[in-house]
Amino acid sequence: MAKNDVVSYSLSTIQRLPSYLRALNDLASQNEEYVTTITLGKILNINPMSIKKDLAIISSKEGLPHYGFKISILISDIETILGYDNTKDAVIIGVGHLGQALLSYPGFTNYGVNICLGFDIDSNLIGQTIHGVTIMPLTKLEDLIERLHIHIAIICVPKDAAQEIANRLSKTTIRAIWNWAPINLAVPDNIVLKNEDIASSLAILTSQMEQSMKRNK
Amino acid sequence: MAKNDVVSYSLSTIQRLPSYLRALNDLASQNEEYVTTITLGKILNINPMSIKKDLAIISSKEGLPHYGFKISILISDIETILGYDNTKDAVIIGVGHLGQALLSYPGFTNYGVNICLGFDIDSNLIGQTIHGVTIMPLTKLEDLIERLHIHIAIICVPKDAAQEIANRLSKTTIRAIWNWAPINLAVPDNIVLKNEDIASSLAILTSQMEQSMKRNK
DNA sequence: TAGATTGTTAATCGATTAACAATC
DNA sequence: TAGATTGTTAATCGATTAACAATC
Repeated sequence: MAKNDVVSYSLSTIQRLPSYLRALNDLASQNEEYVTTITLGKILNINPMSIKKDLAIISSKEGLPHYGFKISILISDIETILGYDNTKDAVIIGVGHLGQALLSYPGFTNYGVNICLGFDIDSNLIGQTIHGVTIMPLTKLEDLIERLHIHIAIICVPKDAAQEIANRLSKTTIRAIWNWAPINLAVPDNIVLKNEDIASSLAILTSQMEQSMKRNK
Repeated sequence: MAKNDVVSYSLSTIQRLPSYLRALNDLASQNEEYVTTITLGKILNINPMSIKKDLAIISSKEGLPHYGFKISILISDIETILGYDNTKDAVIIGVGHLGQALLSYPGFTNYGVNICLGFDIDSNLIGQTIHGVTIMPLTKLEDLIERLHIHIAIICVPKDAAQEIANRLSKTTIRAIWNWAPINLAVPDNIVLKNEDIASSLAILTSQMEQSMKRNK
């Protein structure tokens, strides 16, 4: 696919890109130069056909029959799509265990997001710098978001505080909310909401486990 | 659908059940008795048609035209499916910020999972009890899992330690691994692996945000 | 009763998988 | 060269959405 074409990729494809990127970086660090869809499929436990389809869409250069795709090119293509070269600022609200775990996550920036400020009500946290991010008092939430023109917010506050925070965020420049609190938030239509639903993942895991144990019995 | 029928539900349906459960519990606490698929759809931002389909499959009692479904019945049906009455034990490996965040998650048990032990290498943590869960030294991993016959493991160790832990788990009674480390684990076929891929969620969020901002411009 | 919502069947949509000629 | 893997088109599969008669 020609570079600079304006395309939008399907969500299923986008969802897979980060894991491709990880596998490709691993391979690159082992000094591999080319990779086939079959090899990637084995590493990632994905049907190679899907990978073929994805790479056909995202790769700026065709693969070579018999050899596969050039790893360095794929890496730079994926980084471009994920916004590596167009990092977006974000804030995180609630810097308890979960918030701090996210702050320590390696490579948000590799995926196009830079957490530039944290907010909390805990006076022990306010003013501290955690993993390079300064924690501000929650009272300054709207003011700072507006002044810095932030579009992305990550909610890591306790469940009972989450809706209130979402309401406040809705009145600012925030356009996307990543919600880690176990609650169904209500937000206006112009805001994109992604719930990180722990319970949902868990339900899938246990149900798949039961299926698998039935099969192997 | 008649109770006691042995059915397996699609993963898409199972994925939605926890959010239904949350919404239903909220409604119940507001003393609502019945709910329609349309109302649920509004709360959850899901097309009511999907909910109709899901409820048709999971509800033990038909809905009433004009009134909807009895909330108390739906709650108990979902809890049954998610294993509320058949709780499975799990262990968590790595009790740093992320591990502690998960331990503080309200209502694992509501979704059929009981974290009964934690493991870590940090001697400051070992012996402690966090949110009711005792932290054991990593050296006892295999021994305790085997003796307690645990099937589910949650990996919250740093990325460089994760594969090694997965290897050790693979030789025990563990049958399902929920991996929170940002790495593509390799596990044997008989183990169900669910990666909680933070980068993947993030990629979806930012891409949806950009789509939405393009539309509303 | 009238109207809203159900259950259910059919239509649509999109994603995954299969097939195969082209080619390094 | 022969064989493996690509690009691409077609087939399959499953999930979502639409339609509508039945009914509280």
